[in-house]
Amino acid sequence: MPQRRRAEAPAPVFAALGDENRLRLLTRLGNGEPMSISRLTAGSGMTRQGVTKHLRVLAGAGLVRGRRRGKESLWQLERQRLEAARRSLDLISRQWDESLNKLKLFVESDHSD
Amino acid sequence: MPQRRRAEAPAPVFAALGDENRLRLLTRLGNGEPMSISRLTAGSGMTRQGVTKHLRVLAGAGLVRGRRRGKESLWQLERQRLEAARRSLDLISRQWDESLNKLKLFVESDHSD
DNA sequence: GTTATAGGCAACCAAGGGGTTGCGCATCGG
DNA sequence: CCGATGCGCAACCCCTTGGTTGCCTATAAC
Repeated sequence: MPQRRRAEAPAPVFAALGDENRLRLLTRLGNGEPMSISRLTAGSGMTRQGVTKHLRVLAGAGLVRGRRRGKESLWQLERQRLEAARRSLDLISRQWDESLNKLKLFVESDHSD
Repeated sequence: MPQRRRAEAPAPVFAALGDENRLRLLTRLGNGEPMSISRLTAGSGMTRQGVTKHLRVLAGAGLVRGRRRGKESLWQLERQRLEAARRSLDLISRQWDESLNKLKLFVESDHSD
């Protein structure tokens, strides 16, 4: 069950992205088709339980969602959270760019005064 | 793609971003002005050593760079790595969008046929 | 039915991470 | 010179995490 959490904090999302295996899972899910756990496990180099754990972490960060269909559980990407993370990065780097520009302008125009 | 040591791997960068305190440090450094450790420590709610550790983690991910000036060490943001992280996220979400679009087109065009 | 497949739960383990304290060293300011 | 300030290093602590194995349940297939 996707519990609703304070979704705005970007740090947990980044933390969830901060693992090679989880990134691989995301890219494998990136083709849009929901995949079962055992299918994700195949060729992943880890145990089914390992994959399950990683999927839960990703789900906890809201990056992924799983549902049960029959005897298998299908997982797919969750769009919004990924874009939210992107916006967070944009925020930082844009803020930083603006400050740099201000600083540059200041230096160039006011330095001789 | 030639896997260049650890520099290009996005996971460590995300891992470095996956901590509230580190994100705060980044945003505080985001005004462009290099800051000393003790200045960063003030109002951060943690010890100087805590700040130092976090700065080292950020530096390890290439997000930040520090140099020594006199008795203090000044730290500032590192632009490129931040944008590299942004590009990584773009990559995932774009790949995903494309797949979704393909799927959508397929569904919409072939559904009635 | 029986068997095979897909997962969940719990325990366990080694390793790393966040955070602290104590101490020592350089540098700045009087 | 002496004291205060700014840091680094190392040790330590506790909690989380990545990953495993073992066992049990539920669904599917025959």
